[in-house]
Amino acid sequence: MYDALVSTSEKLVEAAQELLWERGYVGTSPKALQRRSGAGQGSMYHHFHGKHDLARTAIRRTAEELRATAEADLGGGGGAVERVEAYLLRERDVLRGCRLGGLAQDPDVAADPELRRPLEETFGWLRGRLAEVLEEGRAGGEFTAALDARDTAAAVVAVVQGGYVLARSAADPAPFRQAVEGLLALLRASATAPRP
Amino acid sequence: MYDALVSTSEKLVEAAQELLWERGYVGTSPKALQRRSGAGQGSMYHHFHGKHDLARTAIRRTAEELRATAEADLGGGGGAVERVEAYLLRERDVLRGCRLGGLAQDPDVAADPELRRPLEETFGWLRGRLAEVLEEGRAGGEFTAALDARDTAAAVVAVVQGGYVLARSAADPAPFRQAVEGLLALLRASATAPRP
DNA sequence: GTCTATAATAAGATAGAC
DNA sequence: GTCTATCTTATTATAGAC
Repeated sequence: MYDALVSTSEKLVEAAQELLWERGYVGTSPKALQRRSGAGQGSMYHHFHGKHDLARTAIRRTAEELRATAEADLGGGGGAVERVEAYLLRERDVLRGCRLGGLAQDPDVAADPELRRPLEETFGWLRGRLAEVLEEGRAGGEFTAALDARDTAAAVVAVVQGGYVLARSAADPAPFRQAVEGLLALLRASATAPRP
Repeated sequence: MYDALVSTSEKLVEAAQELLWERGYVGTSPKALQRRSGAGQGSMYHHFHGKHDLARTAIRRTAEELRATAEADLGGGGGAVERVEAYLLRERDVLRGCRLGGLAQDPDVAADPELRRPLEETFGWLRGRLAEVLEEGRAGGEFTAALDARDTAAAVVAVVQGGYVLARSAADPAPFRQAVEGLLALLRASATAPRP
């Protein structure tokens, strides 16, 4: 609603976010961006320098949103295991893949520091944030003292990103759920085993 | 060497394997395939129906190769932990990503059953093969009896695929290694903890 | 700010000579 | 089997009127 109140520039950015998610950077054309946003040829080049500039803006926006979503899970109450579970078990549109992680495979994104940096920063932050939570849990006796928070955090994020790859390969969300369950079981075992 | 003995058809398939790895399906043009292979315009369309047909052949070839490589690790000697370690710690060109898994993000591959099926079959086989190894280990007392071999197998493959995503996002192989180490630590803890 | 030309280059393939 | 020509449609913009 209030569509008329959404600026052309804003509609272009939102269209770019969608198309980058669906088709990546190399798979998204200026024409497709114009069609999806409803903006004309001239409008797009008035508001942005071109496809690259618009994509840059859209990727940064998506990165901010993803970070906020993750913080909602990780900053909640409960113990470390519960917060990591909240992150891992959050409802996801598994077959569409990660809005940000999917772009890591795009050759033009990987090769361009301006496009790649939001990915680097966001996943770097996410691994750090998960490591904080896990370290809190370790210090509080939730995990065995030997647990390496940073390595474990990387494994948690990797399972999610890899889960998307397996699910999209199979055209079925099941492998994503399996991978998450597999990791959670290991994590829970590592939490309870050393406490008799 | 003996380059003259490699047929044009073969050179086209190998060029397609490389370009699909580097640029995906949507990012690979017929012209690029011709340039990379050294084949002329007419030759490509003589040997294949077009880009789609050539890509289909190349993806199937890559899938076979990936399967053979994985079996070399998983079919070796040693216990379950050692064979899973062999798979996880195998030397990889981390920043280039997985030759097959990267294609899961390509919109045209995901949408086309002919192009997607080799991914589905290969990752399905890989998860099954890892589950066999893990189940062997569980039955042999290497792991806690509660370990779910299929879920754990999915987690193992997901960590590798997600590790590629994190490494490419960071333009640095370190997150891949961390994720693998994080998972291995959990797996080892699950193997030794219940054995006093 | 938006619109309609205009344009050089590439995509993806077909036709037919050699 | 390979080569050159040809074709249609997209890509990625720029120019300038409104």
